[in-house]
Amino acid sequence: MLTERQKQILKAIIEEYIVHAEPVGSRTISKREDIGYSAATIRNEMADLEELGFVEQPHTSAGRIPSQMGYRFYVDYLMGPQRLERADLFQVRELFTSQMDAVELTIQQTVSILSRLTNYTSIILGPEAIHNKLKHLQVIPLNERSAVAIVVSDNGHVDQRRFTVPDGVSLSSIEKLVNILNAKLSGVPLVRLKRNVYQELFAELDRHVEQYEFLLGVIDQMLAADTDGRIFTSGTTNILTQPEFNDVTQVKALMDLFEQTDTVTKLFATNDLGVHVRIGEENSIATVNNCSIVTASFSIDGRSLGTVGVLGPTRMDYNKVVSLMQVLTTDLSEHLRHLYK
Amino acid sequence: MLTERQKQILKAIIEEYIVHAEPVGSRTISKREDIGYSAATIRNEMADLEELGFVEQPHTSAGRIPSQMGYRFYVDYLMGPQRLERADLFQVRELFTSQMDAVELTIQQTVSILSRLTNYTSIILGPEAIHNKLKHLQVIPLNERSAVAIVVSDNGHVDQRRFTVPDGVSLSSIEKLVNILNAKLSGVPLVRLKRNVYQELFAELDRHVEQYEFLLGVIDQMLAADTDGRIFTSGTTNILTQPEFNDVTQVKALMDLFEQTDTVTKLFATNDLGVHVRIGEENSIATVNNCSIVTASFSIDGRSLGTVGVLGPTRMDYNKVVSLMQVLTTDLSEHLRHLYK
DNA sequence: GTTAGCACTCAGTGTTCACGAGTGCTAAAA
DNA sequence: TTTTAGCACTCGTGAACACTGAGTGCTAAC
Repeated sequence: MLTERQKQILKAIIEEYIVHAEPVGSRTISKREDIGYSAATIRNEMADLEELGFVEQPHTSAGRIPSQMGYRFYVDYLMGPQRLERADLFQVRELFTSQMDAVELTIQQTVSILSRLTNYTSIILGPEAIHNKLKHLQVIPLNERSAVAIVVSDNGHVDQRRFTVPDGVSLSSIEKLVNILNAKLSGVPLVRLKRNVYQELFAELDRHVEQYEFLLGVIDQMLAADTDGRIFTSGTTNILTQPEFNDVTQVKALMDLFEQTDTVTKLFATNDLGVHVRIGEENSIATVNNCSIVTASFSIDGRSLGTVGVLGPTRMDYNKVVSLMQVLTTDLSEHLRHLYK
Repeated sequence: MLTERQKQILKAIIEEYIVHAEPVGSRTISKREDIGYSAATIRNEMADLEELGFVEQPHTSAGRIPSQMGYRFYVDYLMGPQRLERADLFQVRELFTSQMDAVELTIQQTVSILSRLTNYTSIILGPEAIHNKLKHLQVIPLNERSAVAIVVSDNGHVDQRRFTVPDGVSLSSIEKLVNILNAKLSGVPLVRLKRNVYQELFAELDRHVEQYEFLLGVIDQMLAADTDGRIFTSGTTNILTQPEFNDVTQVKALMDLFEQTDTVTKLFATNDLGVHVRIGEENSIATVNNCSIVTASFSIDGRSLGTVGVLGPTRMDYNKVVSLMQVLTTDLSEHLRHLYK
């Protein structure tokens, strides 16, 4: 186990490195107000910390930089009491006291304020529309051959999809079908829509099977497209200001990663409540092995609705990010609870 | 005026530079099959071309690179007969023969194939939903306090917006209002919606002014948000592969530019039919002074619907891009004509 | 009018060198 | 026994310098 002094020094090294992004020397540490030891003493302790694997030396005669293990220890045990700057907290509170009707808008604003306050790239997954309940289903004909299907869910989310009416199916019969479905399926969770459509239709309309198959396909595609479009990002270019991303090829890899929705989902998804920090190689994807990802899910009544995430260099201001995320997910959950009513 | 040989040499210089991105020397040119002169001759002609301003020398003992004026001359007079690679043409044709119902999907696929085939960043503005006509207006109540307004236009585009019902306004009265509007305003272009709402309401419902003001606000916001969301991009990171963008700060400036919708609109908007090329400083915005932008609008019956654009380095494969754009806008216009019917 | 030859220029590369930040170790001080 | 001062050593950084080679401009010959 580390001695108190070692912890103190490790904490100082990490905090210096987070700010300046350069190897930290013994003199720098000894000059800090909270450290009362000479450079030589620090050097001895640093050598020990290196042997234990908490810090690394890029080359002989350079200062130390925290290792992945060092960051992990810092996040788990050393990080001070998490407190937000008054100004930051004010901005968050202001955001959520303002009137935001639409769920999408709320999310977009949240992710935007998160990236602005952290200067890292931020992302929100969800909330998953699939948990919503059907409020209204409607088909609006555009001409003889095509129409638009619209699904409104109880939280006000609207999905829509244009489709071409297949030969042999009249628009009026589709409308009749939709009316029946509306009457029967209002309040059904979207995820169960498919199964319930089956049940209702077999009971009531078994002679129109071909039409129902077709409409089902349209609805399916609509809901499938919806899970894709549920990623909100902001400040993607913020990582470019970090000195560790001077290399254009690395930047490109990262940017491209953000365009692959499935990878992003895999990278950020969590279901646990509370804030999670994944440092460097703890991330499964090689492109972000020199990045850290902080995630936290937001929820209503203990049920996770989606995930808020921040991506930055391993040298991330963990304290700030973690405390910001705590406040933000709490407030966001609360705000959404009002919207969902 | 340039002699035939000078034109031939200028063309060769530009085509070499487009491929290799490095100053072109006299020897390189003289070794080309289509040039039958020695390096010394080329050198003399190059000196003349430089004096005339068509090429530049980064430093005394380097080869020549085309100047902005050189590119302009190339685009206007030298670029050979535009012909697409068979494989590229095939991909475009295949895209448009496939069934694509939704306008949005068509546009997204088009912009995506454009960036894939050119390896530059591509963008599509429009089509402007504001020209569409109202097909159906609907308000779906979610609970006592909030509802979703949905506007469906004749091309199948759906706008939607959630709103909170103000105190003193009952949902049922809103519904009544919407029914009247639907009956009266179907087929009215969205851009005229506001004015016509006034007329209809004053004629029929002048006692419910406060409700109408409110709903009008919702519709207005909806249509306003719509003009923002009409930018489709693809391959934003493609510029990162170009050697002239090794500088991270430049990349960031460009990326950030793409997130400002109004700037992007200003940069790419054209109403003229036909392909336009803006080279380097011909672009109004300083960030893209070392880029070229090729735009072309797509249209139905001579009326411009929107703009397709490609952004790349001034050293762009103009021939390929221009010919691709010609084919693409023609096919896109045709396809949209079918969709709008 | 065209080309071969030659002197000249200059970015890029590699080498050397001095500098300084930082270390590890030893011995003295507390 | 713990802490600190001192000193030799390491190694990255940046400046100075020479060398190389691609490319030019000019002149004279074809």
